[in-house]
Amino acid sequence: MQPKRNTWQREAVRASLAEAHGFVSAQQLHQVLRDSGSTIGLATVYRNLASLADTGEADSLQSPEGENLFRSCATQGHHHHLICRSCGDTKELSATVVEEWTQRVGAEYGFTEIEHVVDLFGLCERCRAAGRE
Amino acid sequence: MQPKRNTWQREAVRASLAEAHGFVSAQQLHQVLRDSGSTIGLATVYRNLASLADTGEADSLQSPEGENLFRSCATQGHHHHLICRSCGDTKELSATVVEEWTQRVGAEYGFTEIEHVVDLFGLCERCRAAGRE
DNA sequence: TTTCTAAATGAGAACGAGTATCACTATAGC
DNA sequence: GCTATAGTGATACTCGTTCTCATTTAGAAA
Repeated sequence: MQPKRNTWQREAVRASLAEAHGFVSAQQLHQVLRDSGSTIGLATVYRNLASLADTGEADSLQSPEGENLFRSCATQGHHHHLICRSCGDTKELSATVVEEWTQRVGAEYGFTEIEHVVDLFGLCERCRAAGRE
Repeated sequence: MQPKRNTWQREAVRASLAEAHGFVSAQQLHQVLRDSGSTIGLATVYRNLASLADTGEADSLQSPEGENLFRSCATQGHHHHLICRSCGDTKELSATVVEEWTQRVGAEYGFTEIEHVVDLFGLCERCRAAGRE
């Protein structure tokens, strides 16, 4: 649900999320905020991230480890992600091919109300060059 | 890692997994086994599911709630799933289109070692007919 | 068959992400 | 400024999963 009041905490979460390069977890964001002197609480970070995701201001996805990750959302509408598993840097992808395939396969098996999870994890050029993994 | 010994516990997990119709959680499987009189431990169920997934005998995926789900694997090799969100019934899909797209997009952005998560959730014909959701 | 040893197990403790609770704080409308 | 209540924050809690470690046991060797 949309919040009815603006608080500095909500603004801090929004700002901190915008500064992050890729997807970050609530815990990471909380740590960054605390490290920079904020007294914001963990629960508040969770609450605000959830509501930002709810309004479409932020994207959220599950990491392979099952953690919820958030990102300040650049592109409007449905899209997918290509995420560097080392530095978290993210490209937003539109994927007509995938959408079409999704619908076709769903229909073929008589499934309706298809939702799809399509995310790519890889190693970006910079991280590969730096020998990270 | 592959286990070096065969135990009745491992066999029980394998059998119970094969009997389940769709994806099940470790906890569910443990409950089923205990209910049928087994004294198997929860940790053992987790261990064996993980190793079955490791050897390719079982498929695993994350539910939208972040739980790890497992399924006795019918098809060899890489494939995706179309899962009924009501009854858990699952179709295995091969998706050359998606694999190609994955590689192309990865290369385009200079990403390497691309892993992809592609799973479809929908409502199967039977469940739709039954008015479930 | 008996013996031996490390792999595997099981009970429960520990862990970590996320949620709920609830007294307190501070925003926004008056 | 005053007030009602949305929002906050410390912390307790839930729940899935992993770890620990004493005990059991598969399977090789004698």
